Amino acid sequence: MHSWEMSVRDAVTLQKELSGRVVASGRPEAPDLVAGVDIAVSKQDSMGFCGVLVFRYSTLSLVEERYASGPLVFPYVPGLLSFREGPLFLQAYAKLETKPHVILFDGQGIAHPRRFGIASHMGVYLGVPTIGCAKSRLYGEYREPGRERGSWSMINAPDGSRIGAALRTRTNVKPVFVSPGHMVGLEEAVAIVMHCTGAFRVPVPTRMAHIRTGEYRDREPGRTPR
DNA sequence: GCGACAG
DNA sequence: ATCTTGTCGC
Repeated sequence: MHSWEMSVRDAVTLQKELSGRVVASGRPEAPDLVAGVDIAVSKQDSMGFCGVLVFRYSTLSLVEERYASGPLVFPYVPGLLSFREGPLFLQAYAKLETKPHVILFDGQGIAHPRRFGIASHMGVYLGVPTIGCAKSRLYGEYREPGRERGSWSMINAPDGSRIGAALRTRTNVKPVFVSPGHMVGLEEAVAIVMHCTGAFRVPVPTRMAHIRTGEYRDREPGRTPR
């Protein structure tokens, strides 16, 4: 689709071009499989480790898990996360034998200054339904949602458009920030994240990916050969 | 110029 | 994201 090695300036330009391909509506076909993604960083150098875990949607039981590691070349710049973590995710994703029907990302979807967060970028790149579920806000205005699990409030862009939701996944716990990545509507995204959330604030796929990827990093010193 | 700023 | 122990609250 496109290269990943470019300047910060070109990355911004690319986002503006590709954001036009995002489809922020719909619902995943037969959501039998849902995947969670996360990336861990080496304590010393800038080596990154990515884990993609696939779960049965109905029971949230683990079906498959794949990993990839390599140097993180692009710097962390708010708004350009996909250029830093995207390449590693795509490597791990390619190893999957079971492709998920929807993918949950630790980051934003269209709740982004150019409506092209990592969930949207990966969704468009792969042509797969994706959802952004971040632990903090990057862009947009919102009011604090009700305190009970399930209550949520809209995240609006400066122009008034609805780009996401501040969702309370656990009573009296800080909300998570959900937004459509690609081929999934906002309401549908909220419903899916709620379905995937149990005893913790972060949905099971993402939470498990975070834990397992951290273990993978502490166990795998080298990088993945290619 | 100043503040905001996913992971 | 990562560096880190105990601790307050449901």
